[in-house]
Parts: sequence; C-alpha cells; structure tokens
Amino acid sequence: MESRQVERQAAPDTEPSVRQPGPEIELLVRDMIGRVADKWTMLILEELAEHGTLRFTRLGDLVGDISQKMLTKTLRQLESDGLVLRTVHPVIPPHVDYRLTELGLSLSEAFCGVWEWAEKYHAQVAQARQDFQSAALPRSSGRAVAAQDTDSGT
Amino acid sequence: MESRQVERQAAPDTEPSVRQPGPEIELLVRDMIGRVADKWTMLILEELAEHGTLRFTRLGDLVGDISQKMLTKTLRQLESDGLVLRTVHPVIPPHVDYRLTELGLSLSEAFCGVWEWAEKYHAQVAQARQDFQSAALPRSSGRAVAAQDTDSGT
DNA sequence: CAGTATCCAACCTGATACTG
DNA sequence: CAGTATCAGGTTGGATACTG
Repeated sequence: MESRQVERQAAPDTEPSVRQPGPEIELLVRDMIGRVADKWTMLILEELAEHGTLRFTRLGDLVGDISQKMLTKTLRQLESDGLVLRTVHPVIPPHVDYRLTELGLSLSEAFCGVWEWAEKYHAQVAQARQDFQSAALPRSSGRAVAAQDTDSGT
Repeated sequence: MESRQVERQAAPDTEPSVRQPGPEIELLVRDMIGRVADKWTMLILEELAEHGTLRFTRLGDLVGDISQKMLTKTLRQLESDGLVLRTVHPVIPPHVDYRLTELGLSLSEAFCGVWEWAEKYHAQVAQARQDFQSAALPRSSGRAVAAQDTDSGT
C-alpha cells in the first residue's frame, strides 16, 4: 500500500527562522505512520513485548488469526525496520526466535496509549456503532444536520 | 550456550489474579485495534485534532495523498464509531463539516505517543532499513544467527 | 519447525467520470 | 462542494505443496 509520490516542492529560500522541523520531516514521519499503523504490526509487537522471546509458530498462535504468510511478511518488515531481532539457531528442526529490539520496545510502549484507549472505550464505540446503525435505517433523520443556514458560505 | 527457556504454555486456566480482564474482552479490544490501527485513521484524526472543524475537501488536502474514496470511507467509519461528528449544512453548494467527538479526541491523544515515537526515531528506522538492505545483498551473513547449539531443543 | 512458492478468491486502493 | 459509481491493479489470506 505504499504508492507514495514524494513531491519535492522547491523550498523557498525565504526560509523563515529556525521554526519547527521542515516539511520534509513531516513526510518522513508520515511514512513511519504508514508503516507502523498496522493491525498486524501492533498485535505482533504487543505479543513480543509481553512474552519476550517467541518462536515463529508460537507467535502465530498468540496473535491468533494471522496467516503464516502475513506473519512472515510482517515480521520481515519489522526486522528490516530494526524493530524486531530474528535469531536463527542452526539446528534440526529449525529454531527461530523473535524478540523486540530496543527500538521495537520503545514503539510497543508508544502503542500502550492506544491499547489502553481500546480497553477503556471499546464499549462506547460499540454503542456508537449501534446508534449509528439505528439512525441510518429510519426514513427521516439521517445524521447531524445543521439548521438551515442562509449563509451559503462559499 | 543458551538458556533453555521453560515455556509455560501449559499454564492451566487457573488464571492467576495478575491482571487483565477476561479473554472475551481481549477479543473486543483486538477488534478495536483492527479498526483504529490504520494509516488513514491516524492521519485524519490528527488533522481534525489539530485544526478542529474541517470540511471534506480541506481535510483531504491536509491529509495530502488520500483518495476521495478512502477519505469518504474512513470518515464514514469514524463517524459510525462515534469518533467523528459529521454536520451537513443544507445549502448550495453543499457544506459538510467534520470534527472530533470527545471520544475521537481521546483517541487522537492516545495516538500522540505513536506520533512522538515516529518523530523521535524515524531516522533510526531509516538507518536500520538501509543496514538490512546492505546485509541482505552480500554472500554470507544473513541476519542474526546463533552459535551452533548442540541442544536440538525439540 | 520454519519457512518459501504458487494458485486463486476476496478485498482494498486509487484514479477517473459523473451527479445533486 | 461533496460525494457516488465504476473500473483496473495491487494486496490479503487460505489452502496446498515443497524444502532444509
């Protein structure tokens, strides 16, 4: 899902003072979000953060409904991004361990807020969803509609 | 030498009173993660959190490279989940406002940690990716390989 | 055990065209 | 302006087979 066109808009030499990080940084940060804001990434990171070192199959079992394909793919990406360390023990049968790197651990900690949010508010979201469904069925009353406004704005 | 890890996967259901809610909740929370751990969700929430109320097109411009389709779709989902409030002003031409609800605001705050992480470590990730690429090309030396281990483990 | 490779169906995404 | 409809392409995921 990475088809990002990086427009290199000419940086005006009217570069103001030292102000905030440039817009280029913005793009990099955005890119990071695109990489880590992923369901499997979060779930895998969480399991590794909680259990420490895990083997491929065990990790897959813990995550639950992930396919071997996605597990492999996501782990490879996490490894290439320096978030997960993959260790191969040259034995038969194969034995491969996965564990978080310092960087990966720091990300899993950053995700904590989101996990806590999910735990705290999942009921409210479920309720909102029901309300939305209910409101969508009846004829009148769609969603929020502002009172007639004489100001056409545009 | 490698410490033989004693996996306690055989742990009986005698759930120790450590913490964690029931396993059913786990599934619900997981579901929530699946819904919010999304690139567009994060980006849209961020823009709304930063700018307050925004109109469709303006929001799309701020997010940048999102397609109209995904913008619509993601907004609908956010609306149905009670994170975003959509207000239609019945004028011509149409005028639709989007803004965060309290719930949406709380989620955007939960995401802060991830944004901060991205800002702080994006360079390290980029470096890791380069290193990984470099290490993948050469003949020998794949990634981390543990020393020969006489204990076949399984 | 820990993958890789392949086929195929289903879905997600983006770009384009059209409408009220 | 704020969408919806449609089509083309890539990604996801399951199932299966094969490897070291």
